[in-house]
Amino acid sequence: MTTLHIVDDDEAIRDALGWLFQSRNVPVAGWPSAESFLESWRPDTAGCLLLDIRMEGMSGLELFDRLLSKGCRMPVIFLTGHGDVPIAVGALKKGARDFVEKPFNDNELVDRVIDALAYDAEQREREAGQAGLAARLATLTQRERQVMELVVAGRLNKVIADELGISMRTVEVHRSHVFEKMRVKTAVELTRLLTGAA
Amino acid sequence: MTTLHIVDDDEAIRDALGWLFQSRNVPVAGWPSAESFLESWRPDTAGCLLLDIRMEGMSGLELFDRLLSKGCRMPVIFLTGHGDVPIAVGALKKGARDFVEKPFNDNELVDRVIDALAYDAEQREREAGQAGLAARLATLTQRERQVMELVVAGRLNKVIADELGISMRTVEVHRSHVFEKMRVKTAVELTRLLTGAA
DNA sequence: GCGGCTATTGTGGATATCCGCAGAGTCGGC
DNA sequence: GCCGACTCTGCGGATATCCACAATAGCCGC
Repeated sequence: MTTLHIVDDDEAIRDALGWLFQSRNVPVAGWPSAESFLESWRPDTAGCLLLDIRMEGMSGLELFDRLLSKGCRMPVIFLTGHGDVPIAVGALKKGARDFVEKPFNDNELVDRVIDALAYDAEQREREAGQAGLAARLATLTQRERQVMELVVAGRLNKVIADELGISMRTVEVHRSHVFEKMRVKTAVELTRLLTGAA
Repeated sequence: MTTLHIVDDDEAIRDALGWLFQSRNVPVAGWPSAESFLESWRPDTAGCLLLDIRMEGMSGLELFDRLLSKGCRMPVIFLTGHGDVPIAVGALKKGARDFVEKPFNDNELVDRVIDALAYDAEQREREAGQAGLAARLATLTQRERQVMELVVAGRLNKVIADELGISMRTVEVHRSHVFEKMRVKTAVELTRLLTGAA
């Protein structure tokens, strides 16, 4: 199980939440400010975020925005005692996972956090697969990439040769290099790889 | 442009919204109750829904639930003067497109409705494509379907023949029937069709 | 029973794909 | 200048795919 990151400037609340989650075997990290979390955040930081809205300095919402613009995809659950509807709606539409008002129900919150952690883990697994794919794609040359795109578009070799203004033999060579580098044996497998099929 | 369906038991509000949207060239249909809309709703009802939460009889939220369970995918924008955060969060997490509190900004609401209508139109176009695909799939025989699945899985004809315990020639026949019925010329195109690629 | 649909298989030939062998030109780095 | 890459091309042969022609057989409905 990955970590729940609790960002709240109220130490008492951090402690209370820390106790709650640790008692349910959810690993917790506490952060006293949006700034402190933002600074320590790395693209490979895993888990989920429990974020207070109203804090000294940077607000939870602003932290969320900054994380999004840095490409953070971690699920975020907002926690607030001062939530109003437009804020909640805005946060959810931006992709927040949940928006919970204090006082909250302990069990419910724990369930939502656990769901979010599971979601994050799944997400990261998917991305790991995509990363391997991206690495293999990166080894292709320009020409190989062009040929690959046309192959995946369903064109026959002779058509590809025409469109690129080169001989069929050359297309065949690039094609076989693509297959080798992408570790597939047929055009169909390649198509499935790139279109993200099962 | 398809229709905006306004469901509100307050005739004055329906009229006011009707004027607002008609002045922006958005076709409007008004419904005095959740029940009346629910009764007239059909799976091919297009457009988007502007839904008051608090109404006599069935509430907007309940109408939303019932529509969802009937398979309705129309975008829904909730409109309420009594919204609280948990209700808004719940509605959005169930798939509502937006949740707007009264009093609202006219221009903003119109923009959101127009976005929602465009989204619905796009969605329906996609589904129309899928329906055509489903119709073509339905014309396949058992055997053809089996062969198709193996082809799309990237198997060669000889392997398919082995797995199904039939001759290569028979596989070729089924394969060509599949291509004909699905209106594609190559295995790659077929794969793209079935995996829903661009 | 006859006609239509489905499934099966074969022969033979036209295309397409896969691949090793061979060679050649460009470009950038050591 | 040499070496390594990327690109390009041809030849020939092994496989694979596509397809027309032809035929057998079971099942279902009229």
